[in-house]
Amino acid sequence: MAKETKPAKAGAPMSSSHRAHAQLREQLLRSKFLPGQKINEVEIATSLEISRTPLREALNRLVAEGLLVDRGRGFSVPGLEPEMVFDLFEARVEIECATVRLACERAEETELEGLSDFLKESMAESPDASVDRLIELDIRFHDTIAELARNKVLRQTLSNLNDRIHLIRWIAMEGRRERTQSQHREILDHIRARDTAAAIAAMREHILHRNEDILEAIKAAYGHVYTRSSA
Amino acid sequence: MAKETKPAKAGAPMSSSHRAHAQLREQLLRSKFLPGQKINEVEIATSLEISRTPLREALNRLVAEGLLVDRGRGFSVPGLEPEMVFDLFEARVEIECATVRLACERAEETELEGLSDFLKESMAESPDASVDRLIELDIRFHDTIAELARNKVLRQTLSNLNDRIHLIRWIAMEGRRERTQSQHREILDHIRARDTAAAIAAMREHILHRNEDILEAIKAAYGHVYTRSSA
DNA sequence: AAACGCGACAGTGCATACACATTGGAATAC
DNA sequence: GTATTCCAATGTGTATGCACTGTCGCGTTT
Repeated sequence: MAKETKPAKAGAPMSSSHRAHAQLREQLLRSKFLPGQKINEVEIATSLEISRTPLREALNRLVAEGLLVDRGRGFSVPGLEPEMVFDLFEARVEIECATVRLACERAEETELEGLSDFLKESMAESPDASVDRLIELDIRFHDTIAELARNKVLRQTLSNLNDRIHLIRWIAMEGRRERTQSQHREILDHIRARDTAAAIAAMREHILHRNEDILEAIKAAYGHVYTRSSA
Repeated sequence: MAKETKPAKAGAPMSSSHRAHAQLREQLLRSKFLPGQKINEVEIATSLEISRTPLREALNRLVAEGLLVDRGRGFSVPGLEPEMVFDLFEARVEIECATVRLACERAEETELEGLSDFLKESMAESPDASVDRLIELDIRFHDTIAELARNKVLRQTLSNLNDRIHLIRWIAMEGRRERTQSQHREILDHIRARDTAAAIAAMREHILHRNEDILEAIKAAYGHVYTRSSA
């Protein structure tokens, strides 16, 4: 399950701009660039060993995805403006709830069993897994639900929103390991019981939704990012 | 001397790639290109009187927005695959309902009054307005609700979804003029009464949601588009 | 006549070059 | 010492050229 959404050949030699897009997305998720930082095209082009032309094509895609912003002259990493982060989390809640509802209607028993097995395995390795690994598992759980909702647009939208709040989720994951796991279990159980209302309620509770909590995560994110950069 | 801030927003002299993006989006919404059609870069670059470099940057943004697709070698207009259109409408329903709910909680009385006035004016000019004009009014109504929901991400997402189903909406608008208007009125009245459940229900009913209806609109769209192209 | 081959063409993907804007700093004036 | 002006350096936005690849037409072969 949770196959990647690339129907193209696996190790096929993709174009430079596609590779650049994928690599930059990865680096942005990993906070290689700081919020608000300006993007130096020649520097990145050099580091990726390509020219500026395909690089700029990738940058333009990232802008359309909200992973970069276009400031008339040059690109930069979006800042962590609280209002925007609030909006992103709120939008995520709405879409996650929609996918949960649809998954309740459409998921097959065997698929839910598979997801249950996945959760069991996740819980086994959870205690001593890295935060990166935990996030990976978390994303996989939510993406699988979106897959079971049978709506590619919602799934894609959700994936994009998650990209844009990756850092904050990363920060907030610390100290919520067991809580996250048990909530996942609860959500899944409600889906398996086809209790749509309960599943939605659990999902709504599961996602960071209190603005104070989000704000705290934002502050922690700043701390994390700057100590890391100065280290 | 301290100069005032630059006109970064309005009709400022935007870059070629930005202009190209705006113009192409417009042309795509107006179905200047047929579903599935391949994009010839030199031809379009010539027609827009720019070179291929900024054009390709615009094309890449449009791909990220789902208004074009990237087929390994070259770009093309997305086809009207029913599954994708179903997904788009379904996603739209979910997000519209989310914005209606939020608008119910957050909109101020004066704002709702303004929207009511807008509807009244729309109804006045409705009987003999062009379909283009009707769509414009329709979009404005829904976008205003999204604005009242106070969530830029949801609003932006909605705008993008609406772009992607613009043709189908255009087709389906014919013969639904009064129905659309009265449903808008109904939705707004529920919002003003802060009756969230009723507002959501009305919105859900308002948006094209039966797959048979959508399929019919798709067929009509093909007819529309091909007769128009051969004319 | 059909199949094959091949050469010219069309069209994309990328690198490079250039024009222009912005910025930082040094030199100079006050 | 501060302010100002000018120039160099930096960096973006766009045009152009080139290489490569897929395609189509036409002639050759059997």
